[in-house]
Amino acid sequence: MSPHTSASLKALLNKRGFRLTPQRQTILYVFQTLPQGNHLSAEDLHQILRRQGERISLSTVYRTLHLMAYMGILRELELAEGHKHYELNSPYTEHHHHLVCVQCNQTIEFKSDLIDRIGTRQAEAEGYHLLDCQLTIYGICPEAMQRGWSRTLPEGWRCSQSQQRLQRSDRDSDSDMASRG
Amino acid sequence: MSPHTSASLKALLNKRGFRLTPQRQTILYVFQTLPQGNHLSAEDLHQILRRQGERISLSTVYRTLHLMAYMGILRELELAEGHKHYELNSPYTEHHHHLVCVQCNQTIEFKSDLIDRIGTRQAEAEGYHLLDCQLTIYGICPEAMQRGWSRTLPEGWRCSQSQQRLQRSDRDSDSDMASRG
DNA sequence: CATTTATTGAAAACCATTTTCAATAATTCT
DNA sequence: AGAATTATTGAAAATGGTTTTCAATAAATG
Repeated sequence: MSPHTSASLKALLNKRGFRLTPQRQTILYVFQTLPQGNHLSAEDLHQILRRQGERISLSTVYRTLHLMAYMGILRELELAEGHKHYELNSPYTEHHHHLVCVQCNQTIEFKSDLIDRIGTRQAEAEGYHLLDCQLTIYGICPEAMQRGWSRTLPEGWRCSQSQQRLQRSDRDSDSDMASRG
Repeated sequence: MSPHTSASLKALLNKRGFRLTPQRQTILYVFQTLPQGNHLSAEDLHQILRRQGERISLSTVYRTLHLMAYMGILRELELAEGHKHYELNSPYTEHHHHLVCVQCNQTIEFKSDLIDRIGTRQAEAEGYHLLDCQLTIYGICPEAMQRGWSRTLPEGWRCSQSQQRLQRSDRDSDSDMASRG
C-alpha cells in the first residue's frame, strides 16, 4: 500500500543530499493515510497536523510540499480554488484526472488511459521529457445548478476557474444570480 | 475574424447589466489582435496597454479579465508560471490544450477532438454543465534538457508545475536528477 | 436632460507563499 | 565516538499577485 517506508524515504532523500527529518516523515504519513481521492492544500495539511498534536510550522509544510513534489512523491494539482493541492503521486497512486465544480469545488476523479496515452504521445512528439499530464474539466455540478446557478450570480462565482468577484454586492439586483456554498 | 464588434460586445454586456466602456473595448481589442497562440497575464496585458499609450489601471485590467472570463469571452489558463493567463475563448478560437516546459515556460498548443470528446462525455456522465476542459502536459523541453537539466537544479526548477525553490543554491553538488516516474 | 448605478483609478488591504536568520539536528569526517 | 559540516527548522518579516475600498466619473435609463 504505502510505497515509502522510513528507510526508503531516507534513501531517496539522501541520494540527493536531502535529509530525513521527523517533520518530513510525519507529513508523508499524512498523505499515505489520507482516504483515496483526497488532496490537501498547504493550509489543510497544516490544520491536520495541528489537530494531530504535531507542531510543524507552516513554512516547513510549504517547503516539504515543494520538496516532495520535486521528488515526484507528491503531485501538485491546480483545481478551482486558487491555491494548490497535493496528493500522492503515481505510480504509487493511479494516475487520474479531475472534474471540478467551479461553484462548490466538488471534484470527481476519473481515469483515462486514452488521455494518458495522448499526453505521452504529444510530449514525445515534441521531444519533451514528460512529468505529468492532467485533464481538468471545469463545470457546474448538478446540485449547484439546482441551487439556481442559471438564475443568480453568486459571491464566488467563477468561469474557467476564475473566481469572479464583482464589484459591490450589488449584483443582487441582477436578474440572474444565486448564493454559494 | 473578430467575433465581437463594439455593438455585439455592448449588447452582451448590457444584457447582464454591465456596461461597455472604452477600457473594456480596448482590452478586448488587444486580445483580438494578438497573434494566435499567445496568452497574456494581467501584468502582460497591462504592459501592452501602457506601451500603446493607453492608461488603464491594473485594477481595471484584473476586473476586466475576470468579467470577460466570467462571460466566456476569455479563457483562463493555469500554465506553469504561477499566475493566470488569458486568451480568447472558443468558439471564437479553436479549442486547444497545452504542453508546457516547467523550466523555461515554453508552451506548445495542440488540438485534440478526442480529448474534447472525453471531457464532454465525462461532464455529461456526471450531470455537469461543462464550462471548459484543459489537458495540460508538464515536462521539460529538449532545449532545457540540453542546457543540463539532468545535472543541475536550476533556479526556477519546478515539478508538477511547482516552482521549486531550494533553500540555498547549494543543490549544484547534486549528482543524479533525471529520473522520475 | 436628470437620475440612477456601474465603472474607474489610486492606494491600501489581502493572503498564499517565500525568504531571512539564528538555532538546531542530521550526516560526514577524523 | 566526537567534532565538523551543512541541511533543516521555526518565527517573523518580506513578497507579489490579486482584490478591495472609496470617492470621482461616466454609461445607461427614464
